[in-house]
Amino acid sequence: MKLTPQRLAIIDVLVEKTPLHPSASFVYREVKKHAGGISLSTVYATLKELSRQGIIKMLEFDRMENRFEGNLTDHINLICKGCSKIIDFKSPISINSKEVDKKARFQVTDTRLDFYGYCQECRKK
Amino acid sequence: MKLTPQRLAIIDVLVEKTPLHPSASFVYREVKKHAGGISLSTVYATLKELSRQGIIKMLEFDRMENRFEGNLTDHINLICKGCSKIIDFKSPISINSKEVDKKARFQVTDTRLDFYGYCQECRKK
DNA sequence: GTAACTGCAAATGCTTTGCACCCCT
DNA sequence: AGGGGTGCAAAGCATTTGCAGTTAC
Repeated sequence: MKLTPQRLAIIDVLVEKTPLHPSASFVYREVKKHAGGISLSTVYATLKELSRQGIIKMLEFDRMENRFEGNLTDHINLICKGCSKIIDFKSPISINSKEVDKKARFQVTDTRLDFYGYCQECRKK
Repeated sequence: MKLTPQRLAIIDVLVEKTPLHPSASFVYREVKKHAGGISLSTVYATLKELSRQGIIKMLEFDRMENRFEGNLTDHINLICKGCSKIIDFKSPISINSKEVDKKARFQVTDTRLDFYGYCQECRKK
């Protein structure tokens, strides 16, 4: 993987903004603001490549832009329906892939635990 | 909710094909095949209305068409990356919303447990 | 030097929307 | 006659792709 200025700038944003679970367009805006010279397709290409390499994880949504996270440990995503904030919640859930395989004959490669609802700020409204 | 011929045809398909977790376009094709006279927008409108009423649940995806399910009990969706089949798996996971609220100050309204992987047929390949 | 990367514009694909028409009561 | 329903075509929107030019190694 070539370390071009664009990629370094993207990685910078990811490192700094990880808790926000940034979207592609957020990364794009941030890079433009601080480093300039980048296109949205480059951001997409880079984020895709980083996901492919397992360095970040892509959280795909339908009604919401995809988001990227650096926390690769098992956890639940708490997704606020008010402000789209995503909070990582340490999962009390232990995933037993073997049991799924045995009972449903299904080989699990990847899990996604999403809880939708309202964060503290948004529930006040 | 008016029970027009189109809606009845859509509901027929849903009832009959529930285990397949049909998509909007699948419903559309099926209705056209058996009953004729319907448009895709009507299918979308009806599925949306049924979801709104809590009769079915809309499973939204990013890289895959949205799918609709009639099983409204807690379960895990086993989603095959090979053939996009969705299997309901009775969840050994009990969701403790109170704990999430207490620890993360987040009010859970809706949960989604998706395990990605390969079904028996697809893993052979 | 060259394979990989960038960036523009156009395409993609599912879903939604605008809007005229229609039907049922 | 009026309010929901239907259906066509057009718009929306995040993401991808084609491709020509550029660059890091």
